[in-house]
Amino acid sequence: MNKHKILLVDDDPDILEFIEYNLEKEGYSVATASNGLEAVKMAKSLVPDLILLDVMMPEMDGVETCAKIRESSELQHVRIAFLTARGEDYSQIAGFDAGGDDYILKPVKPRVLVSRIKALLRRSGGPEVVKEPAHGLKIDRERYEVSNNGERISLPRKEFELLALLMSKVGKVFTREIILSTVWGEEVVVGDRTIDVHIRKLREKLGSEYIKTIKGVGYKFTEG
Amino acid sequence: MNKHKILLVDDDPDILEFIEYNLEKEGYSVATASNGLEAVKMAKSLVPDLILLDVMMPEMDGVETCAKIRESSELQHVRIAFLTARGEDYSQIAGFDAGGDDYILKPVKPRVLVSRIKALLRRSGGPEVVKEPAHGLKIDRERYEVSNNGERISLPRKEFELLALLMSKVGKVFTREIILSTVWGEEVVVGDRTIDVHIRKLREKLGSEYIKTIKGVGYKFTEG
DNA sequence: CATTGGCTTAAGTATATTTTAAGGTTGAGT
DNA sequence: ACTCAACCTTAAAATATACTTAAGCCAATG
Repeated sequence: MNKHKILLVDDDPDILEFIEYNLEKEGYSVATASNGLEAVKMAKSLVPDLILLDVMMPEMDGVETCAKIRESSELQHVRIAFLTARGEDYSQIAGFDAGGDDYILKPVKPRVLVSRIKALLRRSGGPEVVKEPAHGLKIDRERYEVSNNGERISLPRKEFELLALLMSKVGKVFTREIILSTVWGEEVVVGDRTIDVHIRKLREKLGSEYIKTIKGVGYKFTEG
Repeated sequence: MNKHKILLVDDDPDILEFIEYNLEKEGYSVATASNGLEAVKMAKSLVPDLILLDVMMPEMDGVETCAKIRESSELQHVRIAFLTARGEDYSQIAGFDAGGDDYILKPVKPRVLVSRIKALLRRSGGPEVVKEPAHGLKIDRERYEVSNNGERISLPRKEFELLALLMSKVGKVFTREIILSTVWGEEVVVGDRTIDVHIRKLREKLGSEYIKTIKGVGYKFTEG
């Protein structure tokens, strides 16, 4: 298998070393940069498969760097993932359409990081995953919004995550168990009725035709 | 009873041993692999009835392994269940079209594991080779639907499981006993007429030409 | 520190599915 | 053709599952 090249950008040398070590252990070819300018230069010369970009950096932050990188035509389709610390201000990247592909929260567990990276690289390698919006419904993960034929509906977090999951594979039935562990997480224990209530709110806001109940099994997002 | 073959894949030898012990105690024939590559190789040579796949593995993770396994035509219909650790990132597998059939959370209690596995194997209709039937009828477990020449028919759970069983081997006669124990489970006791009623509903929905009664023996799905 | 919005739970209601029951029908073996 | 078990059909009962609503809690917000 061809070695994937990853460019890692962070101003903290400890993090740089920690992540680099873990990625190289997995067989990736890793280059590092400690600031935005350096990152842009290296990106141009290396043309990596994936760039991991810290958001908080002095001088030129991650968002800015990302924008600069995207200016180069040969870097148009490189995957970029932001590293953001928990609790950091999301607003700048959330609303910004910088062409970033993913967000990874720090502190990062090696295994989680690696699996996310694999997913990202898989996406870029394989055939373009076209997320054709079902019906008039379009989902905007960055804004936590859904637009229904132009009309924007802003959803609270849980409702949004639930909808996003169902829409992640239109037609597929998601069991309550799967829904709970993806939207709520393993450690959280909530009653089954909680899901119902959220489904109901979604139907209330989007119209009841989208989400179908498969009794005894789960829910699915219906196709036309 | 034919021994079911289970292939167990995890990079942690302790987990491997723990689960293997519990499954063998239940009378399953267990093979183990500690990484994705090995898993794919063993899957091809063994053609197990069920594969339990850890999601988080170095080099080739569970999702990737699953995709590789599904590439083999003879492994198209093998059941695959993902093992995912508490707190791990679910999102990638949930919506991913890897053909995984179920998700089992670690740490896993032996009882829960065994009962889940029983359910999975029951669904697959035993160790027989599952063939995709011709006709216009196609069964889609992911959607819990049957499509009849493009027309989609959504079935309730018991009806679906019953049809899936009959279609799992076209032409083969399934006795009432077998039907009861696979669709309803060993411990559940229901009257004989229950089967008739479900068969009738299926015929009502699909057309009466598909399911044939073999008096004194059972039912079969006909080969046109 | 009061208010709001979001999340969860509980309880009652509604509905779909599953099972049973009962009488009708069929067909293989005589 | 007769018989009897096996099966079919139908409707209604029983059960399982989901929906709805309201209320309480908590965290974020002003």
